[in-house]
Amino acid sequence: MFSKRCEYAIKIMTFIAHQQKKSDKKVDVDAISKAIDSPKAFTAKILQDLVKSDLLVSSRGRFGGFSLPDQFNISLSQIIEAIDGKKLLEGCVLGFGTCSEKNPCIVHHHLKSARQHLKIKLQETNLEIIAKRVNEKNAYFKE
Amino acid sequence: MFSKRCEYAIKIMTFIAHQQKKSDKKVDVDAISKAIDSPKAFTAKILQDLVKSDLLVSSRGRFGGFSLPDQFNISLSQIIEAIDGKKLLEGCVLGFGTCSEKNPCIVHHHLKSARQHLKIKLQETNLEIIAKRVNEKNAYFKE
DNA sequence: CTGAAATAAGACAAATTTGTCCTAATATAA
DNA sequence: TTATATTAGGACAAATTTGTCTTATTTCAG
Repeated sequence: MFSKRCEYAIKIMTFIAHQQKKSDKKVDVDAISKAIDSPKAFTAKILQDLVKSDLLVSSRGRFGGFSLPDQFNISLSQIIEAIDGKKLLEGCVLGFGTCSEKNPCIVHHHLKSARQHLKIKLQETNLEIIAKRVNEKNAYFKE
Repeated sequence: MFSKRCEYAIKIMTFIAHQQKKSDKKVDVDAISKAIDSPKAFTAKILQDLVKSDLLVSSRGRFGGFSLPDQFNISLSQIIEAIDGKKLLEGCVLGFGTCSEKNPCIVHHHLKSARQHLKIKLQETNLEIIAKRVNEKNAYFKE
């Protein structure tokens, strides 16, 4: 459903949100990749993309790291779009560039409601909610 | 959402169902790949997989080709599972092998209903329904 | 029986995604 | 100012997915 990069991105963002609930300190790549069990250099690349998409703020140098932008609650759909683009939520499931409501592909209408439902859930679910759940339920970032 | 192979597989199956509504003749790789605008040799590979999964019957030799198994209505979820496996519909969205109802990942519950909805739609939508739509609406297999 | 037309299958090639490594740039403490 | 710890970025490498090519096997018409 999601690319590996996107899976990591969701874990990254959730972990940072979780950490920032506990303290205002920035979080660095090393801490993130250890916490979510992801390859460090690859994680750094994904972090760069998240910064470019303004879903994270980075600061370089000593005691640098990554943090959430101020007053900015981020949804899963924003993360997915930043990493995998609009394809999952907007693109044709059969890959047709020309598929639309008026010119639907053979399965368009059959999956429309399910995709809409998914889209709404991904928009509704934001880091605030997830981080709260993490605190309450002690959910995990790695296996 | 789906792999390229899976996109092709859905088009392949739908096209064969559509053709068989018109005549009982088998359909060959060449006709299929032209109709759905897919690379012929790659299409042949996917057809082999569909045969192995018993979603198609093949016959070799002259006047050979592919046809749907008798009295067997096939759903999108069967096609997807045959090609991409159970990952999309059953696997954890974050890729955790240990994610389950009792031991959910950080987003498990938030996406549960949407994934369930999608699963049901993919189970409900079968070749009979799609082929009917193709006849009525003159939907397309390629751009 | 033979030739032609079809699927089956394995090896290969190209493209994309995933992941690594090295160096540059930057910021801070001492 | 300098050493150190951090992100940024580019080039590279490995793995996976996508796609191709060639040969074997099968079937049927003639």
